[in-house]
Amino acid sequence: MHLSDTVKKELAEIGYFLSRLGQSSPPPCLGTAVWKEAISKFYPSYGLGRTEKEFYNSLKNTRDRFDSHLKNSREGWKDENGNPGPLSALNQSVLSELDGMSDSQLWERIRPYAVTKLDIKLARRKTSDAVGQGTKHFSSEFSGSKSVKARKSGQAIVRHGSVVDALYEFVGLMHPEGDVYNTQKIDLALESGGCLKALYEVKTSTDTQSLYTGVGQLMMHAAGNPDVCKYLVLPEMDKNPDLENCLASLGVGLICYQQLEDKYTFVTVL
DNA sequence: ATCTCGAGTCTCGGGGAAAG
DNA sequence: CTTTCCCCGAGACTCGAGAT
Repeated sequence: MHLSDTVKKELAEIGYFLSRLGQSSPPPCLGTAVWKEAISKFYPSYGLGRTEKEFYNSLKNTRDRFDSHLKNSREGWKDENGNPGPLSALNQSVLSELDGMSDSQLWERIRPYAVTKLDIKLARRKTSDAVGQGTKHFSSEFSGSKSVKARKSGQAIVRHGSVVDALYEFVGLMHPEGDVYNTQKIDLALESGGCLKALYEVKTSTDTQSLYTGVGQLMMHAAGNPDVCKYLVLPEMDKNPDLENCLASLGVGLICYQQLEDKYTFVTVL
């Protein structure tokens, strides 16, 4: 499991955030009183092939390493003299960088990393419903070996959480009769009358790797249920007829988003 | 009585430095 | 160059408390 430096740093920042704003219960801004669920809000963006459990253990550990350096209800790691345990260079730099921030500044920074709309209980229920309807691989892991390619682009996934949350609102408005939800593995799903209608996969980059994996995820998650619409959600880009034709012949729709300040607008292209 | 959650500790493997 | 050593991080494990 090799993570890129940016991803490592963002995960360290999340750990710091959880340690600092999470007292006896998780940071209130995440909208849950349970740690498991709080941590899972970061899973859609940062899971990167790990299982939920692996991700949970790892992120919780990251949080715990900061505990002895911050004031909260947990003890944290201490050395034999009871002093705060040493931090890795990365964690130390995150600590000094974020320590000066106010709580709200800190949340502003972390906000785009999280899919706050993800409700883990609902997600589990919906997942088993979808599997019951024949979408057999709705929640599958597909992870044979545990190697995750490091990303070269610095801002590959930073905004993923924000985009997914905004898309949630958008799809909800477009389909007021429908029921919109996230799952751990699928960025967004729409159902209507108890039937799964559409899947949405959000990518924050338009490089070929993102396109391949996005289409692959849509195909595999929808397998066994041909009536489900599939949408790839990409940042705004130049008109690309080749890509559009290709997606059209695969039966994959395309939605582009544009960011204005902290708002996102979505345009259905295909 | 059982399940769930959280705190804290332990282990293993990778990577790089140091020694041969 | 090759082998050994050591550090560190990812993640699993244990235990206890509280909820159901």
